[in-house]
This record gives sequence, structure tokens and C-alpha cells, in this order.
Amino acid sequence: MPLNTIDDAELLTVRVAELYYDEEKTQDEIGALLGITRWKVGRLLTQARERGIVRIEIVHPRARRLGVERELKERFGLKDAVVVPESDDMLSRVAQAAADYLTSLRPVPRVLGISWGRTLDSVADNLPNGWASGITVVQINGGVSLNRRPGTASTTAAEVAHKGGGQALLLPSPAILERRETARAISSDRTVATVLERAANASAYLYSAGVADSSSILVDSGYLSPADVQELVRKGAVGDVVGRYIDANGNPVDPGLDERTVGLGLDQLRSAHTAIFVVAGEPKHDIARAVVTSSLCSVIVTDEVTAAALLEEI
Amino acid sequence: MPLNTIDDAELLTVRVAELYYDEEKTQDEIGALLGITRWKVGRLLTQARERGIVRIEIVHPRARRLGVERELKERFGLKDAVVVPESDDMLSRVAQAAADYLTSLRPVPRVLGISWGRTLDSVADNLPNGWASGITVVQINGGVSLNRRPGTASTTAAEVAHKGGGQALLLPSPAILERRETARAISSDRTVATVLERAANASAYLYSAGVADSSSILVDSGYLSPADVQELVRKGAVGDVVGRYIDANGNPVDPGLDERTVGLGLDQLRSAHTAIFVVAGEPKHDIARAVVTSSLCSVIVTDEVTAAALLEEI
DNA sequence: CCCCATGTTGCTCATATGAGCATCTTCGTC
DNA sequence: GACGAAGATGCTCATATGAGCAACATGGGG
Repeated sequence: MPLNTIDDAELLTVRVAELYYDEEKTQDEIGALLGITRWKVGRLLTQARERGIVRIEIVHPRARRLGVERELKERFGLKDAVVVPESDDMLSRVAQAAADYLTSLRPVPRVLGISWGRTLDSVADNLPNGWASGITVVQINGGVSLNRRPGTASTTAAEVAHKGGGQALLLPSPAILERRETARAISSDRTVATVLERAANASAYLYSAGVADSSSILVDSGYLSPADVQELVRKGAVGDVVGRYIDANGNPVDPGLDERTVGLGLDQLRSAHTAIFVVAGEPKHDIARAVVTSSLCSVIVTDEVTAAALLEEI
Repeated sequence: MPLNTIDDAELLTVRVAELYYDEEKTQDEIGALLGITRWKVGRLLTQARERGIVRIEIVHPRARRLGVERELKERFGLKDAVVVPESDDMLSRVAQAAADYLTSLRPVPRVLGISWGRTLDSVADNLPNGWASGITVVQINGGVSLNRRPGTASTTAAEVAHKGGGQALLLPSPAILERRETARAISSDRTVATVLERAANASAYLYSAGVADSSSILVDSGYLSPADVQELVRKGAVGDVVGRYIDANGNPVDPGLDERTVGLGLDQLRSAHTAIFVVAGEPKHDIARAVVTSSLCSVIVTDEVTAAALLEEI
């Protein structure tokens, strides 16, 4: 007794799909061959695609997932979304995609505000020379000098500016200060205030986010101790955006800390016309969710795993 | 410096492919969107398919590999070939395919000669009831009674016949006898001779092959000892076809043994109009090669791994 | 600097294909 | 067995697409 789990119509569908896609026969020919009308052949092919018997895949390092992008845009009211397929090195794929996006962004931004970190670094690396002409790149959060690896924060901005045939405007301030008063003072100092003002008026922003754990670049750079981060997590922090720790709802998790942080405010990001959020990797799913649900970005660039996590019904 | 390994034209190709296959836009629309003519879009799509950027795959347990089938037919001058994609259980996939092939074979054979073994068993299992009407199934090589598992050889033929609404003609003889004279005697005995004669005039044959090692069903059934097989291998045996051990050139490896074997001769198989050879699995690559290169079959049913091995240039 | 070889582009036109619709089956309900 | 709903089928017709060709760019040798 053959358990004919697979029904006859399905087998026919498979044969039709083979003849059409593998053998490149016309629907007419296939109809003649199998003794069915060409319309039936056409319908079977539609079914085959719908039911996943025929799988059409675009295999390329720079391929994107337009279907998922559409879903993201609809679900979170984004202006745009870029989703790249899974791969071994998703950070660089996503960074590449972000660089592509930036390059083809119209109108070309005159002033671009950027944050810094490993992700932004990678984006800078992937930008082609001449991606813009006469761009002004403004750092939107502090970060000079304290880093162990020299100049991470500033070189990112410099590279982006250099490749865009323009100049970088660095924020000459630590990311986080020890006392609120110092933060206020430095923010109103002319050298810093000027940059913050340019940052506030940037035509577009490009930034990433950090995870709330000791692997954060803010810990690495010495601004926070692992214990500080643990405390923030206890208070509900899921990660940081431009140096500011937020909870799942996108609100600063520690107002005191927030006041000690120098850089663009979250609300300025929220009201920006173009705020491109670049995020890749499993550990950043929570912070990514916080960012998109609280409208911190208008454009997201990410990998399909993160996108899927964001789209999961809760 | 971005190492632009991927050239711009290729990126365009990818975007076009995405819009066409994922977004289901027309070539016209894509042209308008990307500022190129629809003919260019069409050409890029052709390229994308040729260069493997777009991969179209038919995912189905009963899918086949028509491209490989064509190559096999050409390379080995076969009347037909059936190749199924790789899977966990290739034996049953191949058997399923063989059953499908037999069912759709035109003209429907009146008399079908079959061998026996694990592969043929599986084919029988996969045949649907009513696959033919009034078929006569003739066993083409000996094999009664000695088996440990009762009746393997005969039940296969019986099942094929039963499902085809006909009757089985069993070969009432051991596969291999101890003395040449006994083999001659039994072959000319009326009960056996009649069957052999029907077998010689069958309108189609369906058979598999065994590997020349101790896992062979001929060893399992007690006709040969592992030592016998070792000796045959030493003489160049790659496996057996309808009980007869052959070398890589398709010649009997041990004439003495061959004379002691009861059943259809290899030359009768070679001159048959329709000889369907069913073979699956890595270990049978060598015997499969011997069969196709020495024209023992006119039709092969196999898996794509075996097919690829056969097509490898030597 | 010119010329031919080679490849690329935009086109015409024949063909392949899908949308939309009328008709025909099939099957469950009364 | 009659009836209607849901689905399958074959068709017309507008549209999408690929083949084939002429015009055009490109890029080495002379």
C-alpha cells in the first residue's frame, strides 16, 4: 500500500515547475506535453510559487529583503527600512548596506550628524570615496580622548567626512561626565555649544546603539564601570542611543545620568526628518525594539534576524 | 578605502532581481524606478539567472533534476534518465521515482522482468495499486528459499504483480549453485526453463545492483561467504547485477561463478529495449558506473549525488 | 589619429503570459 | 433528485517579454 501522502495534483505541479523553470519550456509546450491547457499550466505555476514548491532566492552579499522591509515600514511607521539577509558577518553586511543607503540618499544631506562606535566605524569603512561632495559631518555625542584605542570616535567622523569630500566637526567633550554641573558647563562652552548647535540642525543623522552590558563601548572607553551598567540594567535599561541609556519604552532610564551626558538629546533625534538607525546582531534585538517602537528613528538598517525579532507579535 | 570587490553593475543587477522576483514589479516599472530602459532590465535579469545571482529551486520530495538527466542521457546514450535531488532517505526517494517512472511508462509493458533486493523491495512498496492492469511480472534471477527473512525475493515480484492487477512468475531456483552442472540442469528443467524463456521475452526489465562487499544481499542470503566476495573484489569485481558479478567494464569477473548463476544473462539485458536500472547511494557509485558505461541499461533512475559521480570527467 | 573588432544600447515585432469573465463541475444540503 | 455555493476550466484580450537587428560606444593596434 503506498501511502500517497503527496497528491496527484501536486506531483503535476512539480512536473510543470520543472519543465518551466529548469527546462525553460513555454507554458504552451508544457501544456501540450502533459495534456493540459496552457492556462492550467499558468495556474499551476502560480500555485507552485505560492505554496513554496518553487523557491526563488537572490544569493548575493548585497541582496536585501524587500518584503521584510515593507513590513517594518508599515508596522513601525518608518520612512524607510533596509534589511540584509543572514550571513556570517552580519555587522559588515549591515554596515555595507548602511553605506549604500547613505550614498544613495536623496536629497544629499549637507550636514550629517553621526554617533560613534563599532558599527559606525564599519559603516565609515564601507563608504566609497566620493560618496558625497562637500559634506559636513558633525559628531552628535561626546567621546574624545578617554578611549583606550586611540581616536575611535573622532576617526569615524573624519573618515566619513574625508570620503565625502568635506570636513568633520568633532564634539570636544567626554561622552559622560562625573557631575551634572560640569556637563552643563561644558555644553554651554562656545567650542562645544557651536558643535551641538550644528548637530541640532543637521539634515540627517546616522547612529547605532549599544547593548546594556559590560561589552558596551562606553564601558570599554572607561565612561562607565561594569557595576554602573548592572545598576542601569536593574533600573530597566536595554541599551544606549548616542550615549543615553533608555528603557524598553525609549525613555531615559536614569535622569541623573542623562543630565551628565553630553550630546544631542533623544527628542531632537525623534523630531529629525531623517534619522538612520543602524543595528546588527542578536544582542541588540532589545535595544533595536526600543528604538523603533519609540520612534527614535525614521529609517532602520538591519539584518533579517533582527528584523524578524522586531516583527514578532508580542 | 572600500575594497569594492563587487562592481556597480552587479549591484544594479541585484537590485533589479529583487524588484522583479521579490517585489513582482514589471520590467517596465523597474526601468522607470532605476532610470534604465526596460530592455536593459531584461538583460540584467538574464544575467542574474545565468550568473547564479538568482537561484530558482524546486523544493519537493518528488522533484527531479532534468538538467542532470539530460546530461546523463547524452553522455551514456541512454533512452531516458530520472534523477532525484539529494535527501536524507535517498533510497526511498529513488524508489518512489522508479515507481513513478514505471507507472507512466508507455507503452505499458505486458511482461515485466524484475530482479530482487532491498532497492526493488522499496520500488514495489512505492507502486500505487492499479499502476498497470493485467501485467505479468517475471523474476529474472533466482533467489527462493535460502533467504533468512522469508520470501524477500518472491514477495517483491508478487507485490508488483498484485498492484498491477496481474500475476507473478517466480523463478524456482537458487540464485547461485555450488556446481556448474547443477546450474545447467536446473536451468533446463521445464519449470525453470519456462520462466527463463518468459523472462528473456519480457517487454521491459527493472533491476538494481549490489555492491561487492559483505553487506551484499547475496551474502546476507547465504549464497556467498564474505570470503568469496573478498576474492571477487580481488579479481576486480565492483558489484553484481541480477546476481552476476561484474568488473568496471561490465564483464563477468569470474566465468566459473557466472556459469553457476541462474537467471537472465547480461547480454539479454544489454539487448533489451527497455532495461530500467535503479540505483541509489554512495556505495553503489562504482557498480552504477560499470552498468551505464557497459550499456547494461537503457534507463537509469538514481539520485543526484550518484549522477554527479557518473558525470565526473575521468 | 584612424580603423576595425567587440561589446552595449535602444528599437521593432512576434510571442508568451496573466487578468478578467462566462461557463461548467463538484459537492453538500434539503 | 434539485438547488445553490464554491471552485475549476477555457476563453478573450491587453500587457509583458524576449529574439533579432541596426545604431552606437569602446578600446586597442596600426
